[in-house]
Amino acid sequence: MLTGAARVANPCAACAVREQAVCAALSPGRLQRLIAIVTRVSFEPDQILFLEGEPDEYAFNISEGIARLSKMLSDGRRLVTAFVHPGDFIGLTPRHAYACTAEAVTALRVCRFPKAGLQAFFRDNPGMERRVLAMASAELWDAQSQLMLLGRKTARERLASFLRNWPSRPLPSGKSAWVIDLPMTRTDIADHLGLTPETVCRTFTALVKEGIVEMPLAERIILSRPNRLEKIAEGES
Amino acid sequence: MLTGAARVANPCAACAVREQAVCAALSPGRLQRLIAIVTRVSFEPDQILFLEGEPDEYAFNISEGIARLSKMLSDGRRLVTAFVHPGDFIGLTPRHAYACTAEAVTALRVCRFPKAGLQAFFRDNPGMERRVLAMASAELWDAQSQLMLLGRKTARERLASFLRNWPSRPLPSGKSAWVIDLPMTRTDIADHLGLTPETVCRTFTALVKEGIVEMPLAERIILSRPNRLEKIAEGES
DNA sequence: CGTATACTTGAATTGAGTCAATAAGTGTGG
DNA sequence: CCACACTTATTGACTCAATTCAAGTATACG
Repeated sequence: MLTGAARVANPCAACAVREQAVCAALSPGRLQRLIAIVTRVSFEPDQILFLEGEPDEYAFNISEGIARLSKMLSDGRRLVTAFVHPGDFIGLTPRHAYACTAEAVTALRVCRFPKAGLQAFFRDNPGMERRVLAMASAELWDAQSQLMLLGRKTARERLASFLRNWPSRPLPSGKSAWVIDLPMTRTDIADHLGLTPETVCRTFTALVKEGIVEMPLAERIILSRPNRLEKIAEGES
Repeated sequence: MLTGAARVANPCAACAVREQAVCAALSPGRLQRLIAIVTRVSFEPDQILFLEGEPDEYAFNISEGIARLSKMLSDGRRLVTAFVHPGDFIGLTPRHAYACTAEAVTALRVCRFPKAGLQAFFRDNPGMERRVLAMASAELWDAQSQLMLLGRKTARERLASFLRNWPSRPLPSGKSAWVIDLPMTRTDIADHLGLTPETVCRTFTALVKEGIVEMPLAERIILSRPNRLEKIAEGES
């Protein structure tokens, strides 16, 4: 089931997202109190963190890897509501159940918080609750952009928006070109953009033919003309 | 510009949403401190509360009436991200600007909070911040349902979902039938569901022909067969 | 290597959009 | 009260972007 679950003296010392995560606001003393309720857990690709509708026993902070959040209709239609990155905090809900399913896309390392303990911890650490509110606001902002994407953008604009928003690093040789790695399948991308995998493929091919992106491998995209891509993403061409 | 803006001794005494709103958590004494920074404002239909991209000077709590939140692309394509009801709290953002435009659909009465004062107030009243976080979580839940709607549902399923979610009251004479009033235009509904007004019309007509709803007036819908509507909304027929 | 899975491309189909016309309200001023 | 202008809602005919269905191709893995 779980690949690993462990408690160590100070698991946060080596944490790569210590500065961005919900726990960033905490003093060393309070961090120790948080560590007392947290469990570090690992997941392999496609393993499930939690299921839509299931009682919301835990919240999670992503340390390493990418996960996907998704919802399904009874006939199997799926929507990937978001891809989740290191530093993101998931599993918070206003009901007693999870709003969506969370699965590992890549190998994953997370901090797992029991909801009950977390509520109590919030009461004593308003700074952390403030940070969670800030992250929820940011999620809402992103969700609204995604609503515009799904409701009004064309396939071409959706893929351009997706590529623009995905984390990228500068291409070593190039001037203003960027590289991105896409660890998920075309079906995952399609389900995130409200399209079919076929349409995602065709749209990639079209962008490559126009010289806007390059695709040395299916899972690696080079943004050759980022400004052009940005215009497309915003529906300005 | 503004239809009215006033400060009175205890504007909250007669507030219809006192129990549901963000201020519900406050003791009488703390409520007085909040009243010191709040201004009650009225808007006429189609008046603007704030514009997408504008500096986020104020947050608002809706006391009476319905508002719409929307985003636009440069070529005029619009998406209504949400309709806002009494008790809802809007204008909270993680940036320095509003994520979307807010406009009155019906005549509106709101409480207006300067952001700066609100931040300070939160610091002294963690209970209220907790309540805002709970409301943000609820908004996120709704946004995720709307993502599924826009990404994967058919026109028929979208309209059924919309009618199911809109506040309704029981039909006096009927057994299990419900009445809803739709104060917004077909274009507003279409922009909320990622459709055109023509498709919204045609889909209404189809639901009427099938006896699932009745439409004595364009702005009044009777849900004659709510169970059937629910099934359609969830893609189960 | 053979099998499975993911990706890509082509051809035919279709649900919703576009364009166009008509109907039904709503408000105004003579 | 009626004629007119204006906005919103509805319906019809045609179009098209994206889906569906159907091969093929590439890649990974035991």
